[in-house]
Amino acid sequence: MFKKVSGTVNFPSLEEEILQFWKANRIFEKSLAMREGSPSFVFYEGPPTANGLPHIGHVLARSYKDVIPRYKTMQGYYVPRKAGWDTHGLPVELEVEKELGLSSKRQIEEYGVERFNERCRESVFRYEAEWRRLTERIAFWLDLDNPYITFKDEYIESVWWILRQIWEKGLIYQDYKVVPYCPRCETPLSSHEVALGYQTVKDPSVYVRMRVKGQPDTSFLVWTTTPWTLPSNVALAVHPDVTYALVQQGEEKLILAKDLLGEALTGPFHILEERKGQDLVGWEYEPLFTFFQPDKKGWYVLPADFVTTTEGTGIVHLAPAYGAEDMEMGRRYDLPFFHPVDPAGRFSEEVPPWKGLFVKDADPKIIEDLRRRGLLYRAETYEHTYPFCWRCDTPLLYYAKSTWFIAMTKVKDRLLAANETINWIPEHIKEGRFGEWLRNVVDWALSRDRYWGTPLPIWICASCGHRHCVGSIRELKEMAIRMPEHFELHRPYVDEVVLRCPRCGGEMRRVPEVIDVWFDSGAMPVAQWHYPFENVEEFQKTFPADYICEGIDQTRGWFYSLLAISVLLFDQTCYRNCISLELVLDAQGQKMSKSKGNVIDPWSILNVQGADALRWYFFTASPPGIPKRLSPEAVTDVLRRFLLTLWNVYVFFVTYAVVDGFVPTGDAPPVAKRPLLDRWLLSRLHLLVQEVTEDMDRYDVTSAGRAIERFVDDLSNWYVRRGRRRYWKSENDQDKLAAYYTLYEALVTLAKLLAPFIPFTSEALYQNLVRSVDPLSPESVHLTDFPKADPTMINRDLLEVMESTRHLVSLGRAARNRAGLKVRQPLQRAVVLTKDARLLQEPELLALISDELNVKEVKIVEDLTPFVRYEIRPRFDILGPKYAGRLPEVIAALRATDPLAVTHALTHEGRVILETREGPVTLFPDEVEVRIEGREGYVAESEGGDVVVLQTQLTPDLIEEGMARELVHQIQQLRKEAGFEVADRIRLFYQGDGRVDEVIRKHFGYIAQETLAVEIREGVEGAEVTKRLDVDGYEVLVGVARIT
RNA sequence: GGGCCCUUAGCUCAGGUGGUGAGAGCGCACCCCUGAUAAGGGUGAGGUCCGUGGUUCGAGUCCACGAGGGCCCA
Repeated sequence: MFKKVSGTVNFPSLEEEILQFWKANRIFEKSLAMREGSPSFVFYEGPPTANGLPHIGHVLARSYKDVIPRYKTMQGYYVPRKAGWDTHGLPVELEVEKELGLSSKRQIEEYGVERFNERCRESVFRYEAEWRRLTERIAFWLDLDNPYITFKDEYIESVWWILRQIWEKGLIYQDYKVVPYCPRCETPLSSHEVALGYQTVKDPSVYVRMRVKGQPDTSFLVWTTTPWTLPSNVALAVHPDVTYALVQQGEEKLILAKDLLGEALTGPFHILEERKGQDLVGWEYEPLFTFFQPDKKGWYVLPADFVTTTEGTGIVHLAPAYGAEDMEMGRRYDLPFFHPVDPAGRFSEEVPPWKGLFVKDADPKIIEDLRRRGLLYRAETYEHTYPFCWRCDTPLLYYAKSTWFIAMTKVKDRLLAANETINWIPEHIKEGRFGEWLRNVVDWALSRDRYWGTPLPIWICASCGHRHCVGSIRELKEMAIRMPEHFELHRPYVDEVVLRCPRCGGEMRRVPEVIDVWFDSGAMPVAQWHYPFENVEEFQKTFPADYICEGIDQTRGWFYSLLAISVLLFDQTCYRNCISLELVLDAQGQKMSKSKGNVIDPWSILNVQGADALRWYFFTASPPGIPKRLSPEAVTDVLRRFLLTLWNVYVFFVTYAVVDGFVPTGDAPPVAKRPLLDRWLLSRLHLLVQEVTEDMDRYDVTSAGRAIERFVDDLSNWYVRRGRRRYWKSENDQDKLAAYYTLYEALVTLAKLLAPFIPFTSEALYQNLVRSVDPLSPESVHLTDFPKADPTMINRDLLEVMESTRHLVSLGRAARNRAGLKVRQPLQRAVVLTKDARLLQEPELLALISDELNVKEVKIVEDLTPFVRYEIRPRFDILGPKYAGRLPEVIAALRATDPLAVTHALTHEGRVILETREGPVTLFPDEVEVRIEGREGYVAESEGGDVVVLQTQLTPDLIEEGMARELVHQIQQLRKEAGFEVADRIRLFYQGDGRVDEVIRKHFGYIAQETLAVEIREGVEGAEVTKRLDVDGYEVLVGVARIT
């Protein structure tokens, strides 16, 4: 027997109970064990860093990460879900620095790298408990007890192995390169890290005079937004094909691109001369500063294609130490090189006036200096986007720096080929954002001049300079001359390992760098198994992944590092399907941020609306690639519209099943023998199962969810509404049994369909609907198989004809509304014209229409002429292709003809011939649409070939019937006001004017039946409650008394 | 400056391959129902489909240009 369920449900507390149930009965573990040996479906968890709190965006990602594995498990796959933690890198070091009050690398080294790294190791699991609490609360099933952890020696050893493979392919190299560099962290950043930190800022925008040598009144006008690079200027670049102008302005002459005269110059000027950039090449100019003595020729004009005339002056200043293009020009033309900035971003003693000053802070002083010396033409501020350190928010500098690289440009084609094999959701990511990124791939700046990270396993011989990349701990030990007592694969311990040079026998020492933390996470397909040192089979079985899912910000992060490493190692992708999620925004569409104060705490929703409501919102509000605007109201809306509707149907079913003692353990009536409404619902249900399966197989979670929403709406607002009386009638007949079984099957199937999406509510339904009556059934809905659609149950005819019926009902209601005739007032007749001839075959549908519209009879006719007038409209979709350019003419002819005649001809002859200037044209019935208006005494509504005409005339009998229904309605209200139970029998009293009395006497039986009155008496003596009622303008005093 | 995405009702979103009174839910107004009831249903009002050109007999849909927003890259 089912447990009675309350209509008022508190989802959060329901969810807490179910969490207890899952935990106590180890349901997650069982869901895995059950599928062991079945085909695998591989999911990779992108590792978060647990030194920060999880936010609402993580809830979105974790919901999406969860729904697919749950679905696949129910489809029969074995889906292990190993958790992972990203534990290295700058974010961690930064937290620790803050705690310890350190602010530079020097201070870290004074504090001690050993102690510092120990603190890092401790800090990375600071919020692990909070991550676990949230992960569990939102029902993200993940094996949190056996995670991969990137700081473990086993993990690092695998990473070393990977690096060794890449090294052997000759793809790791060291070079001076201008790299984005964080002066606070004192380390270069990789391009994908740079991509994480662009901000809009105001920088200086200065126009500087560089005086042409020997012509003190003539200057090149040069524009820059980084004045601090000017002391390092060694050359100028112009585009050889651009036209430059020499202009006179006051006493001086200026040279700049002709196209930029208007923007760059202030005040009046006139052009003296024009020439191509090519002609300026070789011109020399006076250095702005004289801080260093060049060893090579500098300060002259060079040609370069990268010069543009979109902003500035068309003349670019070159400082090889501070720009990638500058560096390349410096190499090509052998320019002097001047790099007077220290690792912390401060001017060195080579620039005495600003020594020790952070370069950006020196900008105003440099501008002032130029102004004083008359070299400044203009200085303003300029708003643009500029990269900042993604963790510490310091503006990055572009620096020439010795760095280790992986030559990604050499495998670009392989990256692109691998990308072709990935199914991206949304699809445009493949060729769009990700494809663009890969097409513009640059070499991976791998090394970091930091402490807490995977050490770069490269040792260099002090004697012969030989370099060796170590690929395992064993190899390290074999080659070691000296090992520290305590040993692990971190600094400072590895730094103390000295190796014997295999070439000359000399001593090899490790390079000081650690590697980019993104390499760690990208290595997880291999390193999570400590492959190839262990678990060879596990690795092979779980490579590549079938499914990964993260935020779109990981396009250049984890999505890239995963693909990069797997292409470098195996020349293929390591993930086949990838859902890339857009951001969660606030209700106004603004990005959530602490500074704006618009951050939504996940718990504020989980504790009020619950996890299922939030999950459902995330799945259905918009597709994964479209940003989600989140607000508590929006989640409440989902709760009411979907979850509560579902819950109400469930409560309805259980309530009556308990009253009737229904248990679904006997023989269900054969579907073919069930009433039409049941067969319709089952068709609808199996079609739904089919749709949801197809959608989920395509990873289209949103469409699947929306399809279920539509079904639940139909279930509640059509099937249950239409079928209510079948459950509460007193006979226990076949019809009632069919009703119970059908609704039961629908609810149980829904519980399973919904299990991946809303694991809690579906579990609650399942436990009561299935487990309570069948002890042999699986212990949890999550241990069941996903429903399979039975195509033989899908009767498309029936689905369509029900649609027609509902459409006719809707038209009839619209007609009633327009005529001002409430549904309680019975009408004699509805006349229906429909193209759907199948309707005639189904008396149950006609009965349904008459019931919904409260009419005595529904008459289906082929000719509406007695009831309506016509208007003819052309069907452009059919006539368009047929007549093309002649269409306007045909339409004119149609409009010029009498509609009734056209209708008549179409109905009786099957066509109508119209006269046009170019001769006769024949139209057929399906080429026009007939619009309709009711004649006197009728009201009509029509749409798409369906017409419903209501006869509006009321007879005295109809009016009395209407009054009887009105009376019943009001008596029911009175029963409720009197506090009676729905099943209480009553004695009914009345006393009124003759009109109502008459109605009561006439409709005695009907009124008694509807109000559960066993007796109706004139006079109110003995009534518990009385009330004066107004029934369509007639007064009556009514009383009720409960019979005990 | 470039790339990708977005712009449809007050709000959140649907609108394969172009077909002519543009849809849903929420909100609003009016009405209905009342044995799922601190629920439910119906009807209606509400839209320059971001703009401008173009292709076409016909454009929310295709093309071009432009505007605004978001993300990303220079």
